Amino acid sequence: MTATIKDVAKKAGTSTATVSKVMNGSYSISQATIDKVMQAMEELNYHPNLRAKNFAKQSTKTVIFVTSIGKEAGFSNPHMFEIMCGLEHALSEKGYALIVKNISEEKACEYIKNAVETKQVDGFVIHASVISVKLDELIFQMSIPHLVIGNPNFSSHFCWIDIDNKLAGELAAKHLLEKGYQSLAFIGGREEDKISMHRLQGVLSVLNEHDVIVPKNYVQHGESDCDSGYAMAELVLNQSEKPDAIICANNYIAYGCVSALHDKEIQIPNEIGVVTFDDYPFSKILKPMLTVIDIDVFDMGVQAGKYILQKIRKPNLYVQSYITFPTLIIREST
Amino acid sequence: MTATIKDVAKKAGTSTATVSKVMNGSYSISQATIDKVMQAMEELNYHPNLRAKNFAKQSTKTVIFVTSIGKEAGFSNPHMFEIMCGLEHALSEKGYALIVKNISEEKACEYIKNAVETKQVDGFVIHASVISVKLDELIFQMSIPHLVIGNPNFSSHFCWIDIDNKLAGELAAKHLLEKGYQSLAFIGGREEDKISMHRLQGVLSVLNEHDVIVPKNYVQHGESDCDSGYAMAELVLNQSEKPDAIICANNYIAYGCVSALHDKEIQIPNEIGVVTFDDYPFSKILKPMLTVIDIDVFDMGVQAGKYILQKIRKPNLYVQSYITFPTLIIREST
DNA sequence: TCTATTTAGGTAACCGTTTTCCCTGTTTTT
DNA sequence: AAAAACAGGGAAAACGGTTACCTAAATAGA
Repeated sequence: MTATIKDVAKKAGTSTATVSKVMNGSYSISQATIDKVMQAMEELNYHPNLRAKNFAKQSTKTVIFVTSIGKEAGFSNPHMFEIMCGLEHALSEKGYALIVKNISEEKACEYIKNAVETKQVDGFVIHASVISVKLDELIFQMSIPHLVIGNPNFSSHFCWIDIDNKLAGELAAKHLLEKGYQSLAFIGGREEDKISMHRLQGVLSVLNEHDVIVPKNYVQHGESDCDSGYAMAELVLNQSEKPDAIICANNYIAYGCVSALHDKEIQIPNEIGVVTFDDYPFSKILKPMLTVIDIDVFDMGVQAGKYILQKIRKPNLYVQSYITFPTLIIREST
Repeated sequence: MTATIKDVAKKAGTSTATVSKVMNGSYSISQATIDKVMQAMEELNYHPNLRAKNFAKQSTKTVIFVTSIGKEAGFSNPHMFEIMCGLEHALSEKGYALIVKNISEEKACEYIKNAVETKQVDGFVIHASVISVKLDELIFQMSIPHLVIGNPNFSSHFCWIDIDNKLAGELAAKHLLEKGYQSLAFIGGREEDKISMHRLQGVLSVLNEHDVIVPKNYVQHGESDCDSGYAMAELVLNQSEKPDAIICANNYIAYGCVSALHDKEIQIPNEIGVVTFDDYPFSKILKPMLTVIDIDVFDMGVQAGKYILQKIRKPNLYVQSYITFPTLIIREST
């Protein structure tokens, strides 16, 4: 069997209390005793049982990441894994472990409640895809240390952080104006799609600031997929006055848009510039390679990790904010 | 404070042993006592402390998934998250939790050693991206319950499961032959790339079986990216005798290949058919949509989870096998 | 009816740490 | 020189369960 603290104490000729004190520092122990204990630990190849330690200290040193395997255009969200890695990175720095739980929105409440009641965890990082009003109430009532990744689309008590999509929209618009484009169109997802709408808001606020007027038909809403992107691009291009740049709310829409321009033999970026959001693989592959507003999602995970650790220490901390900032990656399409 | 087993025992007028027995079933307890205990638990809103339980039982009910955030064509591996979700699914069915650890190959050894020594875990699922000869020795010496996802490319003691890429290659070739294509070309990654080479092996074995002769120039190796796919396609197409179908070792190569065919105004699938592997987003988006040999990676995670649980129960179990099977998704390119 | 077996439930040790007290002896202060 | 402060370290309770062992009563078998 592996050595325990008792074995070490016996070998060193001390009590277990002393051994514990040596390990945890900040007690007054003579150098001689420290040496004896250290040597005993060495000889026995002793490693303290972390489970026992956490149990004794009544802490778990664990955070749970609750998420659902979001399918986006039939493909699992490529951001999820990177967010998680960022989270893990921040937590492990402070000796915390990250447990992952993939679960549906309906079952999330029960799971979280149980995990808290059975003392499995110090706090939760919850992806917006699994939140609900019911969960909000639960977390509020039990005052569970938590952080939601993503902006809830209902009023809630949640603490959350999110990508600043409005800022992303602003960046896109500013970039185009700086490049000399003068009349911008926006083709987006549904009007209920918060991400798409925030990006649009950002675009419009910049245009407004620069006194650029946006004709109604230059803003289109549809599905967040390729075909819809194609269709919306056609709508925009069939006007008597064509725009000279198009902002696409996401990569899939952008792909459709580029196809449409291609079919109409319109040159990118000379006749029309194209910008989109998120640096998914095919933004680099497409001809022309797309100029993109990217998000460092790993960093978002890191931020989330730092926050939840703070929250665990000071439970009355409160945050709701756009904390992760988009950056511009200029490629060939502008 | 939350209620403990002692509180329940006191309230029910029994001993803690009895309460424990009621909770864990399979002991002889009278119905009357069971009712008393259950009621006490109810009234106190008692939930057993899982940490204490695991500690007492000397088990952790935890598996760690060790991985490194693999970048593939500069983009994090889209499979990783789904594998992990599959894993989590299988583990949670048996009451196990999944801890994720993102770490570099160099640091993986130390991490795993420490996690074992400090009794944090019952077993490991390790992604092939973090294994090394050193790790092999460590795991062998300490006989740590483990399972590697992916085939190690050196001889080792590891237990592993992997996708059957040879079978995938066979499926691709068979499909093309069935569709009436007669001379197949293969454009792949580097010759050191095991995945690409396995797929090629599968292709060749089927062609051999059907007595189809493959000219040397019909098999090309290059990088696993778009540009290389374009270049290799050109090489294959500039022969005097053109093939009538091309198998691309992955999605990126396929994209380059399709571009090349497009530029040469060769019709897909009429003049030339195209097949590739893995159902990444743009296989559905590309015109024409690509016929693809897909892998259910979620299921691979599930298999891995089931296996590691078995291995934890019976430590002398041993497995090295191709356990996850590819399936054909027919789209427009064949 | 008497013994053997089963059933029901309690006692207390145990899992491996931490931590609170407390004691002893030495040093410092007055 | 007496009192106070302090450094060093041990004893034992605590964390919240499980479980081996034991006893008494109930039941079964003869």
